[in-house]
Formats: sequence, C-alpha cells, structure tokens
Amino acid sequence: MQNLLHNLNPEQLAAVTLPAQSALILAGAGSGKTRVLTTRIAWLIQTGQISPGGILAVTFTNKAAKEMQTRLSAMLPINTRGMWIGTFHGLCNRLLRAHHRDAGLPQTFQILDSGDQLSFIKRLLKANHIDDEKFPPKTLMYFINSAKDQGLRAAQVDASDDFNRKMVGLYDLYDAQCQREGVVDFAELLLRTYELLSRNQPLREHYQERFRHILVDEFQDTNDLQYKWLKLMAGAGNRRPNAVFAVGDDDQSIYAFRGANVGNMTAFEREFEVQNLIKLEQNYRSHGHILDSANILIANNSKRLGKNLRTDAGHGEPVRVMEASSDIQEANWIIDEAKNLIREGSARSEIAILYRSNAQSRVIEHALFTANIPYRVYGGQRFFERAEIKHAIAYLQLMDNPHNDSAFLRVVNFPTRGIGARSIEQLQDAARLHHISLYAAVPHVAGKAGSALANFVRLIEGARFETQNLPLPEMVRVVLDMSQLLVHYQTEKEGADRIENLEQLVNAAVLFVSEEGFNKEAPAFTGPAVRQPVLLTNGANDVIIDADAALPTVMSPLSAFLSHASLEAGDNQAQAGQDAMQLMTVHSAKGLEFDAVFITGLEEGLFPHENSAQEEAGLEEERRLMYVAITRARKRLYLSFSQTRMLHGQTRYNMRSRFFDELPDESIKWLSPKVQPSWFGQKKSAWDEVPMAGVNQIAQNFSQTSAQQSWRVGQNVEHAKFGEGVIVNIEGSGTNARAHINFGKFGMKLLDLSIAKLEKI
DNA sequence: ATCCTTTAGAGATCA
DNA sequence: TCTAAAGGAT
Repeated sequence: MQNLLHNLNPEQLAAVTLPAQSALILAGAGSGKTRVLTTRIAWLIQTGQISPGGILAVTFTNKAAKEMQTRLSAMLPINTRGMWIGTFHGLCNRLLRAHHRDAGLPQTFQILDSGDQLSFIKRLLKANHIDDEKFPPKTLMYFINSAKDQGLRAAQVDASDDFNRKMVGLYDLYDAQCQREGVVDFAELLLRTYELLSRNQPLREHYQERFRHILVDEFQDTNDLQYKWLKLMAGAGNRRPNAVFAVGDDDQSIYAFRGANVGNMTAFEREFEVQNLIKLEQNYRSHGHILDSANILIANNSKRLGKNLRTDAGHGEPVRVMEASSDIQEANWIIDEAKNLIREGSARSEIAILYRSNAQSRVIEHALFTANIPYRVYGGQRFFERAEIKHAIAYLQLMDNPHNDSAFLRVVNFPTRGIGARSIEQLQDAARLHHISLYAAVPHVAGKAGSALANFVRLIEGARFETQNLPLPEMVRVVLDMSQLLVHYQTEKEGADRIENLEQLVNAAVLFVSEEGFNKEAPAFTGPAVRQPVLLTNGANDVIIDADAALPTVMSPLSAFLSHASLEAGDNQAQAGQDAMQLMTVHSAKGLEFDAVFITGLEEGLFPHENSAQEEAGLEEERRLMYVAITRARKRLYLSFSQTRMLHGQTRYNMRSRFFDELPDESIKWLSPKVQPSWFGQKKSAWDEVPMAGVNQIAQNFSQTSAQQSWRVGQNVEHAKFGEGVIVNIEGSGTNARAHINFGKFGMKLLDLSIAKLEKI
C-alpha cells in the first residue's frame, strides 16, 4: 500500500482514500485523473474494502477502459479481466446478453452502428412510403437517438405539432422493426438495460448488492440516460446507496451536441448527497504561460464549478501568435516552426496540429506532403467500417441471427449472384405481408428469383453447418471463402488492399479469442478474489445466471466477436509506428498531450464556430474547446489565424478570434504585428491575389474626404455600434460605394461607405 | 450491373 | 471546392 499511495499529492491522496460515499472529483486537465481513478480502485481492493467483483468502473471510450485495465494490472497482483471495467455500452451489452430473456431480446441480438442505423431508417421510410424529403432519414435518426438519450420511448415523447407527432410515430415503427429483426442501436443498449433493471426488482437488487463501488470517468460527458442509469445502479435513494466516485471536469465539457449534460455534475452533487467535492488543481503537464492562458481564458465562462490550475514548472516559453495572410501561408509557417522544433530535437510525434473542423486539414496536409514530413491524421475510416469488412461481418451476422435484414440486404447480392432489385422487391413484399424477416420470407417467393434466393439461404445454412464446431478464426476464414468474397476481390483490380484487410479480420478474430479467453477450456478467471457466478430465480421460475465480467459465460464466440466489431470499431490505423506529426481536430485531441501544439484557424466563424457563436451556451462550449486545446501543450504553444481562407470554394475574410482578447498579454508573444499592416508597400503575398472589386474606383473618388477613406477589401474597421469588422466586398463607387462588412458576432452588414462612421484599425 | 452525371451540403464524437 | 450519394443512361 505504501507504493500505491506513494507520490500522490495531498488532493489526490484525499480523493483516493475517501470513505465509501459518493464523491465528486473535479479533475483539471493534466492533474493525474486516471491515476486517481485507478489508484482508488487498487486501494479499495488492497485494503479489503471490496473484492474485484464488487467494482464497476465506467468509461466512455474503449481506449480509456483499456488504459485503466492496464494500469490496474500493473498495480494489483490479480487478473483484472474478472473486473467490470468498460464503456457504458460494453457493460450494457454484457448485462443484456446475460439477461436477454428478461430484456426481451434474442440471445444473438446484434448491434447497429450509426451507419447501419441510418440505412435501417432509410429502409423503414421506404417500406412505409414516407416522403424522405419531408422526413429526412438523418433528422429522424437524430430525433430517435436524442429521445433515447433522454431515456424516452416513443410513447413518452411530447409531440406538440404534426411534424413531431409523425416523428414519434416513426420512432415507434422503428423500435418495432428493430425488435422484429433482433437488432439494437447504441442508445438502445443503455435504454434497454435501464428499463430491464427498473422493472426487474430481483435483478436490480442483485446488481445493486454487488457493485458497492461505482467509478465514472469523464463524468461531464454523461447524458441524461447515463445519469439515470448510474442512479439506478447505485440505488440512489436507497437506505444504503452504493458509493459513486465521479471524476470529471466541467471546463472540458465539449460534447453537448451529442447529448452530454454538464448539469449532471451539479445534479450529482445534490442527488447523491456528495459530502466530498475534491478539486485536483495541480497540473503536471504544462508550463506556466500555457496554463495561465488556459486559466484566464476559461475564466470568461459564467457557469463553472470553479477551478484554477497551478503548476510547479516555470513560466516556460511564451505562447506564440502568428497572423498569416492566407491559409496556405499559415500552413507553411506552421511547417517552418515545426521544422525548427525538430531540428532542436523534438520528436515529430510530439508535435500536434489542431484544428476546429476537419476541412482545415487539407491545406496543412498539402504543405506537409510538399515538405516531405511524415504525418498522421486522426479520425479517418476505422477498421470495422471498411466496406469489405462490413460485408464479411454481414455474412457472420446472418449465420448468427438470420433475421437481421440489414445484413441480409448488404450481402444477398454481393458478390453478385443474380439477385436484382426486382427479386428484392418481391421478397420485401412477401416479408411485409407475413410480418417476417427477409430471410424467413425466401420460401414465399416463387420462380427464378425464388430459387436464386433459396440458393443464398442454402449458402448461409451451409456455412453455419460447416463451421459449427470450428474455432472462431477458422470460422471467419471459411466464411470468407464460402461467401466468395475472397474470389471476388482477387478478380477485382484494386482488390489487393481489400484482401489484405480481410486477412486482417482473421487476425482480429485470433486476437479477440485469446484476449477474451474463448480459447481456453476452463474459465479464464480463477483467482480467489473473483466471485463465482450467482444463481438467482425470478418470478417466472427461470434461472438467471449472474452476468460475469468475462464474456464466455454470457455469449458464444461469434456473438461476442460481432458485438466487438460494433462496439469497438478499431483504430483508424494511419501509418502507426512511424515518427509522424499528429494532425487532428480539437475534439479528438481531448485526453492527449504533446510537447508542442499548434492551434490553427483561430478566426471568428471558424473558432468559435459560426453555428455556436449565436448563443451564449454555444460560445461557452467553444471556449471550453479552446481550453481543451490549450491544455494539450506541455512546453510550446502556437496560435495562428489567417486573413483569408478558402472555404466551400469561396474566399472568406474572417476576423481574428475573440479568444485572443481573452488571453493574458504577458504570456503572449506576437510574431506578427498585432495591428493590421498597411495595405500599401506590402511584400508580395497571397494578399495580392485578393479580388480588388471596386477598390480602384473608390481610390479615385476619395476627394470628398481624405486619403484615409480609400477602402479596400480585407481592411479591418471599427464601427461605433458593431465593433470590429472586416471588409469583405465593395460595390459601387464614390458616394454610392457600399461595403459588405463582417462584424463577427453582429454578422454581415451592408454599409454605405460615405455615411457609416468607420475607423480603420 | 456498371458507369456516369447531377445535386446537395459541408462542425465536432463515441459507442 | 470537394465529396458522397442518388438517379439516369447504357
């Protein structure tokens, strides 16, 4: 135990050793949050307060869950696989597999990822003759997901108008169709588990009895349903509720757009009767100037729980700011600076370039490519989302659950086997008529189409029969072969990569089987600390087997592998291993850290993004996003913006981001003059290519006042009412000249240049 | 069944 | 400007 608590600072120590009550840990960026979480678990176990089976640790990402597992197994001499550490969705999947009957699901229910869900909805709309112009699939999907994220079924959603009433009706149809096909979407995993435990008292009490300690990572990212789920698991309101150890940072809440509700933090304090709110404010990551910048910036937000990071490191380097004339010049500047850093000994992988939106990566990538610098872009297509992998998975899905119509449609004619749109229509009609799945409807289709379809069914049945006694990797290999997928890609010109990926799928199965313990005869978890499965009986005389943390006890290798494919889409394996510069959005940088960080495109409209800047809440989230970006940097931080930028095929003239005005002057070093340089006498740059519409005429007509009034596109101006703006376009001339001026938060204005009181700045 | 043209839409993410 | 997806032509 000495070792465990060794080197913790007083706040961390206090958090780790809190009594068994609910607690809220406000963990600032770089304050050792994960360390506190894992040490807390280890300490609870080591001091005998709880057995490993009594721990429930919830994260949002697989990466975070894995990280916890790894760190814990380094701290404790036990097999951590027996512990319930996972994502909300992963844990719900386990519970639903173990109690599928009580949850009203087939044992082999399958999980729709967001792509599957969208095509499912499109299919649903088509089958019900709904105009997808009036009811766009994406809108419906968002409607359904956000209702589920709030824990609401169709019947519980308030429908104020015709449109919403229709949406609610479609939500209901959607759920019914999912149920028929034996598929669940991501939100359903949580909602179904929540409903299961709400209504099934013995089950609820069993798990409440078991998980005496619940730990939650990134608590600020929880949505309403996840919060309710935690309340239920903890038995909040019970005589003896379980201890929920919630770790989060309200200043890093950047996922409101996907349903996260920071308000859960204050609700948690109240409803879980939190006695202990501990703030981790000691930062072990960033140098002083960087931290000061973050602190001063975030102080502009009004709704905060309040927290100020401090560091023992010195001030370090000032934050460097660059104003570029164009996005291209901005990229080139970044590369020059990065080259300097590399020359001074930085690893390329320790340099990150962050941007607000993905589209910005283009220009930077181009510059990096030209400069021949290796780089890695985060957030591309992931392994299990590739088309060929989805196809292979669809065959496996059909073998495990033939009623999955999405899987059926994906591969019924791939590789092509003469089953065209007409045959499919016939089949869909038959399925609708009998309220059965496409697979089950095949015998109802007669003629040539019918026999082709029957062959397909025979193929699936044959594959199932052939592989029933094979280990999973073998099964995958046989299916690749029998489905003709391999042959198909072998004959295709560009198929080599795809075949490679399909072979990777076999490897993934090998890896999965050994990691989850499916390759062993005996249960993987035999340590004394792991509790044995418990038998329960519910009212209907069914035996319920307590869900164990290990997958082999609750599902077949194939089912488990298929859920794995949906729940963990795999890395977007971009040239991993290489020492490459890191490119990513600010969102995907959360949780990471680098020696040097470039935050680019700091312009009004981009960052803060125009869609957010309208409302205060949106602006505050953008500011938190900026806070996250700043706190990624250890030693060097660079900020940049550009006077012109190509966006959607048009040149945009943005003002510099308001966030610059919220940073401490003494920590900032402007590499470019802060005031706009005068237009004349500039060296040749992208500026010179800016269209000069009207500028010349205006210049000839300045007699009415003075030379001061020669306006140009790109000129920064100040208006008494609208504040700072930038001239985007000038039309007309002389006393008729009018200009479109972008005033940022006040939007675009068309002003008469001879009337408006404008000052150059 | 495949290829080509047209069109709409372009913020961020994880499971 | 670029991309993806849908619709139309061969």
